[in-house]
Amino acid sequence: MKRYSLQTRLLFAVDCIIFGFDGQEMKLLLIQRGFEPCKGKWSLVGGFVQENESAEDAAARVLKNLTGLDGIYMEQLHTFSAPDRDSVERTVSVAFTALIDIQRYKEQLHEDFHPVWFSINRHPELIFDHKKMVDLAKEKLRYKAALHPLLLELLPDKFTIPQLQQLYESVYNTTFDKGNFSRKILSTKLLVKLADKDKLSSKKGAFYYKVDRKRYNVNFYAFLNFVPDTLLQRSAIVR
Amino acid sequence: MKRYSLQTRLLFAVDCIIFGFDGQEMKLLLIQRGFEPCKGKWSLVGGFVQENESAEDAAARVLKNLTGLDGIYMEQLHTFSAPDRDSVERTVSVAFTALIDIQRYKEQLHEDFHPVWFSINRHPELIFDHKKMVDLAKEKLRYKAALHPLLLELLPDKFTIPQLQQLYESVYNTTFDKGNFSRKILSTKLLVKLADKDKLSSKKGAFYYKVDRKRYNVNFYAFLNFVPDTLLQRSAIVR
DNA sequence: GCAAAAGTGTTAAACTTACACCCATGC
DNA sequence: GCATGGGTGTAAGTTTAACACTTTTGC
Repeated sequence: MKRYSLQTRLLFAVDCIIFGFDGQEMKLLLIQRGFEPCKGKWSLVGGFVQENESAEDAAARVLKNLTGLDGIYMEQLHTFSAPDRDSVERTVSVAFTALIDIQRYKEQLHEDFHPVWFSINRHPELIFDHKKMVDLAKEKLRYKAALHPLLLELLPDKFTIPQLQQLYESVYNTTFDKGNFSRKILSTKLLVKLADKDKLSSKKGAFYYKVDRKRYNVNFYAFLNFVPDTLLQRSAIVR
Repeated sequence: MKRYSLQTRLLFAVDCIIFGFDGQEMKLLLIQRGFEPCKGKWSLVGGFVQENESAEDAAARVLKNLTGLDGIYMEQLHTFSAPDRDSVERTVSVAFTALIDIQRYKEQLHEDFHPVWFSINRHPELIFDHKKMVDLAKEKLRYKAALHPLLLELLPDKFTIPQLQQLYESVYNTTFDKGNFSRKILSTKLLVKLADKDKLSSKKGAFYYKVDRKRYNVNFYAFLNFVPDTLLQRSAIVR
């Protein structure tokens, strides 16, 4: 039972699995550690939780430092607590998944940060249990994106349906019928058609769309309405 | 960035949201704290993580102590780390959801444990942020049970389709058409029909079924095949 | 004009839903 | 024999999936 005085106290950290999409494929943001141990090895972006912040606060702070961006999509993934996961000292780490619009991302100057985008399928070896974290994040992304529109977080403010399709195809490593894909996405009513077209990737050009943020927030959990939404309150389900 | 020596070290605990089903409605197992602070107040079952165990180990140990049972369905729910969540000393807690067959459960003797099953909808006030944990666990259970057959974990080895339907109806606080419910469950091929009937709740009697454990493990994530299962590898997705 | 990508139309198949109906049995 | 819950049948409505077809425009 709980007896406070006798208990061990541990280090408590956060690590962020940061996904981006460059228009072609999914990317993962990694840094080269600037200090020992494992200096020079590749690692997730992370840091220790400070005295007056929660793990969520710490992860947001780390992301803000790295990207200069606020309001990034972020959710708790899993907590890793194997006694030997950190070779220096026992450390528990809460892993977070973050989705960012790669075009809005600007690398901030920081002596310790040397972040690089890697393809999600070909990245260097990672320290500690960071590969486990990345693998789990990839699984959860695929799972969740099949049910909810969170991949929209990865696109710029203006995007086309074919670009969105390219993103889905990259996440699921498959192809979709463009007609059916477009109708399915549009049927969610989450997108607003804009007046102008992207003419870079075709002669005809594809209309730009933007996310209807209001509907997005309200309908996030109803997206592919797998269950009559009278049953699952759409407001607040599983972070 | 990470500099180990300067960091605060924190207490690290687990708390278990233990769900059971008594044939009528969903229950939640709570204990009355046997020590200060908040002695006598109701609380989730929990404990501190020891030096040589992970949070998962700790949660399994706590459950084993309480119920005498091994191999209980358990999954990480969320980590709670608000700086002021524990009034005594800053403590980070990993919450776990556990599903147990209430009939297999036997209260173990333990000076500190006074566990009681409460209706999931009418339970006493809880200490710290335990209500938040319970609410989140309920949401996630409803979410996940709509997609995967995990409610089977709550039933005894032998059960009838109407009993399973009662369980689903209790979780979603609704009613289902019995014909459609039975066909949908059976279409998963996760159940094996037994030779004998339960005659307690009807004159005709309802056939007993048991879980086909092999199919259950293989098809857990494919259950209500919301996405063509060629897309979501069914083997390992989201704990 | 033609190639290439965007987008629409169409249809068969599959699945869902509601509800009527039959079944087995204890009283 | 009839009330009760278990279980099957069935048809209308909806959704999905495959793919043919039309549109637009740069070259």
